[in-house]
Amino acid sequence: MSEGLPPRQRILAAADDLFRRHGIRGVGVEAIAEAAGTNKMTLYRHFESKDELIAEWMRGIVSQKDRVWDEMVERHPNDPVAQIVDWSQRTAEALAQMEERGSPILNALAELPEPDHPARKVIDEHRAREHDRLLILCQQAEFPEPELTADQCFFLLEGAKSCVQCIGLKRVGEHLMRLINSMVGARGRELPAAGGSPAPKPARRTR
Amino acid sequence: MSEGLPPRQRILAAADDLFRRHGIRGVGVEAIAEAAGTNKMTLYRHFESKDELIAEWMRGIVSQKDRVWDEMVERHPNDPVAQIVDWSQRTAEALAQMEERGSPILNALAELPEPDHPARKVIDEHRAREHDRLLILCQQAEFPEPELTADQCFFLLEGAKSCVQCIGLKRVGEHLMRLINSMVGARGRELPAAGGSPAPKPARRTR
DNA sequence: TCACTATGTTACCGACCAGTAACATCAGAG
DNA sequence: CTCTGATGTTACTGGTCGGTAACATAGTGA
Repeated sequence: MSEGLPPRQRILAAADDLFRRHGIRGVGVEAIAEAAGTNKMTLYRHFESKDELIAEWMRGIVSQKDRVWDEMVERHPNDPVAQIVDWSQRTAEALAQMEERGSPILNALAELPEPDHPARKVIDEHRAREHDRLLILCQQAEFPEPELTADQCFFLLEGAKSCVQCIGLKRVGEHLMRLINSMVGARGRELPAAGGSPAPKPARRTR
Repeated sequence: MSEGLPPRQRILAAADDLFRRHGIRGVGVEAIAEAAGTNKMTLYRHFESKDELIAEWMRGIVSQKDRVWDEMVERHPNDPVAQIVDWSQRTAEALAQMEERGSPILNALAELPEPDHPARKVIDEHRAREHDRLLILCQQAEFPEPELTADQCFFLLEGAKSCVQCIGLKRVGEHLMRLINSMVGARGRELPAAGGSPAPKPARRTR
């Protein structure tokens, strides 16, 4: 799998696999080192503590998601609605990775109650960034209530992530995309009647 | 707080408090017993293991939620839409309890990777039951695509639960209710255009 | 008073785990 | 070849934690 790589990356790959499957607290550093084809000492030569390893793992996951987002932006320039839809599509596809154990980000959040854990900062910033980008897109799309629509997308996405364990993957992905599409008005550019402002404008393509 | 109660209930109350605040793995049985004003031995005389204590704690939470649901049904007989709305309202209010640490159910799910953990069965059954009841209500309300609408409600609710940590409680609760209302058509009895079946019927009051 | 039951107290075991020390090995650069 | 830096190996520490044994205490009902 990751044979030729330097030990640091093998360790991160092994940690990714084990943390996803057994949770953070459920995996010891020894097991990670062994799965990486190395040992505890080299692990500690590359990461100053298990907590730092966790944080670095999270940074990898988060930066990968950010990269996806950037791709979406450059794939649909000046079309915020298409960006939202496409990004949601990617997120829906990513659900497949987490059918058994749920989102590693949400799980990490649950497994790390200490608010000053180094990985917590990574997660919190990432979620804030993601929500901000969504809000900006909703504003660019000139939805009548961008905060509301952004929250709605966010709730749906996060809800799908935490339901993929208990409902089947296929149905979650399908329903999620239909809901996102209808909400964001990809088909007809209408907002679902929300709150009481049923005045959908055609989305103007900004930026 | 729970002074006069028998030790078993004091233990459960202490576990509830500590598990919510510090997570399951983050709290030892000794700490629970001490917080309950007793000791480890009596704890083990009432619960055969920590895992069983966790499961019993979950049973308590789940049965409380089931009770809320039953209340809703008898409060709005023959009006499935009102039941959905009212139940969502209760759920939104329950968000306040979990602003800092999120939903104890979702957290437990993340902290218990072993699929055969006794608490897992409790959680899985509860979520399935909740989704089923929602689906039945959507069918009774004669929404054109009851599965879709039920999933939408479910995603929104679960999403709100997992976002209450990163977005403010007040906004989450408000937006959640506005979305549920608009979706379920409490005001006007229309479904948001979903999927492609824009044929909302007035909900017939069943049962 | 006696006996029974629930609870408190202390001490302990065994397992696991994060992290470190000391030393051996091996590869490449000069 | 030799020096050097990165890696492997082994063994260890200190701490935590789930779970148990053995004994002491207190209340209760007959």
